[in-house]
Amino acid sequence: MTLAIVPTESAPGLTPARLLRCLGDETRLQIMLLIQQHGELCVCELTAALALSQPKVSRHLAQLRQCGLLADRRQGQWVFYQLPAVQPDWVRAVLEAILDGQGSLIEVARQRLAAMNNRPNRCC
Amino acid sequence: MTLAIVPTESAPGLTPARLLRCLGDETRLQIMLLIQQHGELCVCELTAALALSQPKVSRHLAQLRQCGLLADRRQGQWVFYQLPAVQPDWVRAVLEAILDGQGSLIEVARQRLAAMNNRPNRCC
DNA sequence: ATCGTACATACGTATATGCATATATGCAAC
DNA sequence: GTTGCATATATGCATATACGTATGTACGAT
Repeated sequence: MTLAIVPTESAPGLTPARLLRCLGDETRLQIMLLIQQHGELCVCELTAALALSQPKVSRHLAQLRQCGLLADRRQGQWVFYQLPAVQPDWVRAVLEAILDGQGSLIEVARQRLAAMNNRPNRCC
Repeated sequence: MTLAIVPTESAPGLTPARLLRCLGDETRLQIMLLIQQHGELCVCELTAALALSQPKVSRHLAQLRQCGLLADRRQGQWVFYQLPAVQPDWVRAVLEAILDGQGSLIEVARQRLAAMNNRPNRCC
C-alpha cells in the first residue's frame, strides 16, 4: 500500500497564468514581496506599509488567499498572513525570481512599516 | 565618470506588475513558452499550434511586443517573433521556472506544431 | 494589375476587474 | 449589555480586457 506523497494541494486550480495574473497587480505584488521578506504580517501592518485603505488591502488579500498564494491565521483581533507551508516548487521559484529582480519595489513600504507604531505582538 | 550600466529601457512605463499581468493570460503565456522552446515562430505557426483564430493570436502578440516581452522580425510575408536580445533577468527566470514545472502546458500545442505542414523556411 | 497568403487593426459587445462606500462580524475592554 | 477597534464582505459604478467579425495592409507570384 502506497501513501500519497504529495500533500493536499493548497489550490488545485492554480494555473501558471492565474498565478501571474494574480501577481500582476501593484498592490498584490507588493503584499507578496513584503510577506516574503517579513515572514508574516497582519492586515493593519500591510495597510500602514502600503498606505492604502483597509478594505482595499483586505480585498486583495482575499484574492491571494483564494489562489492559495497566502495562508491566514487569526490571533485575537488580528489576522496574520504568511506564505503557505506547502506550495508547488515552481510557484516558489517564480516568487523568488521576482523578489530577486524587483525587491526595490517595496522599499518605501518597508520604511513605512518600520516607522509604524503599536504593531501587534506575535505569539502562539 | 560613470556610464549607465542598464541599457535603454524598451518601454519606460512598464512596471513589473504590468509585465506579470501580460504573462497572466493562457494564450500569451503559451506563446511565450512556445517561443522560448522553439527560439522563433511566425504568426501562422503559432495560430496552428494554439488552434486559435489569427486575429486573436495577432492581438496577443501585439501586447507582448508592446510590453517588450517579444521582438518581431519580418521575412517576406512572414513575421517571426522571438525573445528580445535584452530582457530583465527575472523575466527569463520566471519563464524558465514555469517551463520546468509546468511544461505540460504547451504539450498539445507542440504536437500540433510538429504536425503542421508548409512551415516557412527561416533565413535572413 | 490581380490574386492569394500572411498579418494587423477597427468596431461592437460581453465579461472581468478595481475601487469607494456602506455594512457586517469578531474580539477585547468596560 | 455597550463601546471601540480590527477585519471582512456586499453593493454599485467606472474602467479595462478579451473576443468575434469584418476590414485593411503588406508581400510574393502570375
